[in-house]
Amino acid sequence: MGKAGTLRDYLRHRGLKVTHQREEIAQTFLDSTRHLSAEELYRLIQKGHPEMGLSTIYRTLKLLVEAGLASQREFGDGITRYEPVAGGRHHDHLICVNCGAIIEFQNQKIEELQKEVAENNNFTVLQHKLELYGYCEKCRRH
Amino acid sequence: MGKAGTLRDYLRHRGLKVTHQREEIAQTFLDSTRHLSAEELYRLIQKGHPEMGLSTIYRTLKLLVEAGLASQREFGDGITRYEPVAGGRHHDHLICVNCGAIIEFQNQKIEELQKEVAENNNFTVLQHKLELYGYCEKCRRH
DNA sequence: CCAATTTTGATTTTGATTTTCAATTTCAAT
DNA sequence: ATTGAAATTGAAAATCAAAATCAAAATTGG
Repeated sequence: MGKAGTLRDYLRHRGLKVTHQREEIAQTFLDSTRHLSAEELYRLIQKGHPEMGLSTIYRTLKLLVEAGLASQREFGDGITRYEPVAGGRHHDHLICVNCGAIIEFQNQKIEELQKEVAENNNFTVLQHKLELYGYCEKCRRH
Repeated sequence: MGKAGTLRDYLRHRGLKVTHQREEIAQTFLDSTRHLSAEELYRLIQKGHPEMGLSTIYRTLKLLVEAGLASQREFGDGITRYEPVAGGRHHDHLICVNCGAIIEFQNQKIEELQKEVAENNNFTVLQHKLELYGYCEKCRRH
């Protein structure tokens, strides 16, 4: 509930309307496993709400990003994926170029060094993406 | 010459043909300033070669990536950009979400920590991307 | 409940990238 | 140099995710 509530807050704050669709999309998205494309979320939601339009998914995902509840990613296959911003818990990705596996990791020291770099450049960081591409444990056999 | 020569080597190695177009595209691309989109490179090349087709630009950029001479980037505006891989000199990016400015930086410590992370996950890194999004010096006035 | 405003969803459109295909070019073997 | 098989080119058409349209429906403050 906490999360869906946050979207509600954002909508009210901006004078936008709280609709069933937005609530349902936020709910499903925030409770989901990570890295969903608009299309994937659409299919997921259609199980319970066959009348839901794909446009609304796109629109609501954009709202979730604006509200800071989702982050948008492009992993290079031409499809934009979204991932819930889990209560500030940031993480980065190892991406297997062979099997497509996505492994998450977290490293505090790297985060700190990033802040340092930003400061040295008089840059205010809002968000960052760190992605390591290569072969995962299974695919290491060239 | 050195760089265009390398594409030639790659083509021969793969049994592909060395064409005027490929030579010209590689030349112009590798000598260019950074972060070119296919369209931008197209316009650039058309000045001297009005007959060059856009498809060929796309195809050759793909070859350059395969040959390890270009790296492909998506900064979130829906346009794929390519950048010459300058003799192994790696760098990352600060991207201003307001004015679109792209500032390059380099940090050896971060690189090392990335290697560490990869090792801990039994992951072989081929390539990585680190992008910090936010406000540049000029755009810091919210 | 009402009216003003926003949102929805079906559909169309956009725009970057890819594919198709006939004509041309490359290149290894003559 | 010439040949011919195989690859490449450019123009046009196809793709496909994402954005825009717009009439009908839903939301919300009064």
